[in-house]
Amino acid sequence: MAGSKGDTRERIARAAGTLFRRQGYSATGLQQIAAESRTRIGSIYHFFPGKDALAEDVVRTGGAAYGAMVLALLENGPDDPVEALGAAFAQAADDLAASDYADACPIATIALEVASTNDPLRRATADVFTAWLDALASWCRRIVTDPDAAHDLATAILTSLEGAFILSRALRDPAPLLAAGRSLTRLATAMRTD
Amino acid sequence: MAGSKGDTRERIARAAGTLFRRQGYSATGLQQIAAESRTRIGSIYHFFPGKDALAEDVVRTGGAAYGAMVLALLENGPDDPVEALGAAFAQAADDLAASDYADACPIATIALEVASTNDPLRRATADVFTAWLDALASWCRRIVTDPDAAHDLATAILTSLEGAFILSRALRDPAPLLAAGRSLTRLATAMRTD
DNA sequence: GTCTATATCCGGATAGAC
DNA sequence: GTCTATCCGGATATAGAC
Repeated sequence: MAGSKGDTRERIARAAGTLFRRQGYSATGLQQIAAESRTRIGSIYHFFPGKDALAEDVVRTGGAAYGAMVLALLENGPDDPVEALGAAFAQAADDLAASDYADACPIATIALEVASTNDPLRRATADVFTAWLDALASWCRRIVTDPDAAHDLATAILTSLEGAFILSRALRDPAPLLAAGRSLTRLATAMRTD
Repeated sequence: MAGSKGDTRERIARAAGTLFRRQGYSATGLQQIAAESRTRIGSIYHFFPGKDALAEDVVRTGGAAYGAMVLALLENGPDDPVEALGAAFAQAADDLAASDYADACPIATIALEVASTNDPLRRATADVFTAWLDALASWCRRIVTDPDAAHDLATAILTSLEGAFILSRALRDPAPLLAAGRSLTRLATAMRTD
């Protein structure tokens, strides 16, 4: 009964997530979200108190889903974790190009827009980034056993990915993502403890 | 005669640059830019054909200035270029915290906002990023002689910086910038050709 | 739960007085 | 070169019919 595929609330959240990711938070109007999700503004207000609350929901649930996807990509990749890292960046480059350089990180644009202007939303992005870092750091212990070193490596992975997303989208070129992947495998190899 | 300090056109451009950097492009209204630069909307339209043109000017000239500043920071730092790299990231962390996590990259937020929606502005950000990469790659040849390797290192530096800016702003914590700096000095050391 | 109508406000942009 | 007045569209949000 619940959770049918065409669930209105979910259609709204998914459309909002797509638009926020591609155009940012303030450039996206509720009108556009309603059109994209084939509903009306009234329905959006039926499920969410307002635009900020909708965005917070999108950031938290969409962020969790994206983190899970990336981690699954790493865990289902090559057995050698350093190779898996390079493969994941190559996959990210492919996916980005396939979406015509539109769909990169689901929360990065929002994070930059709200960092100095909307504290509840800023906190939502911070919580998502922190959860990603923790999950990544745990995975990184396959490469380095020391927890602090693993956390540094996780930070390097995430910052490189986020920065490369910016450059690849702006240049419409997968090269920055691929270069970041190469540098990261070099770094991981240098840090490796066997 | 020309170029007096209080030049209206420059006041407008500087105010726009500050606001775009902190809040993004679409969240910033011409009204706000006029207030911040102590002018009127009419004056903005006297100097710029419209908001897009103003933003393109801000991206190109502000981007060039920022790139020059970062390069000067690297060249006036410690003699050892690898040490200079770490020092530059530490400096970036200090500056960001001093601005209450507001003033990071002057074009990153705009770049993400316009990448899929405004091609002239997207090109402006791409041109700035490309110029930064070229200048950085040239500097990197103090560490690695091979041009391709130097370009990869330059890409790693810029993507790490941009990604760390996102995380540090969202978390209101210099730690990501400092961790990125550590990882980058490790990478540069591993790539070093002496 | 869905949709329409509307209130209120602010966006970018233009014309023209001074 | 500066400033005011104004146009028009779209923004978020609310009230209420069905």
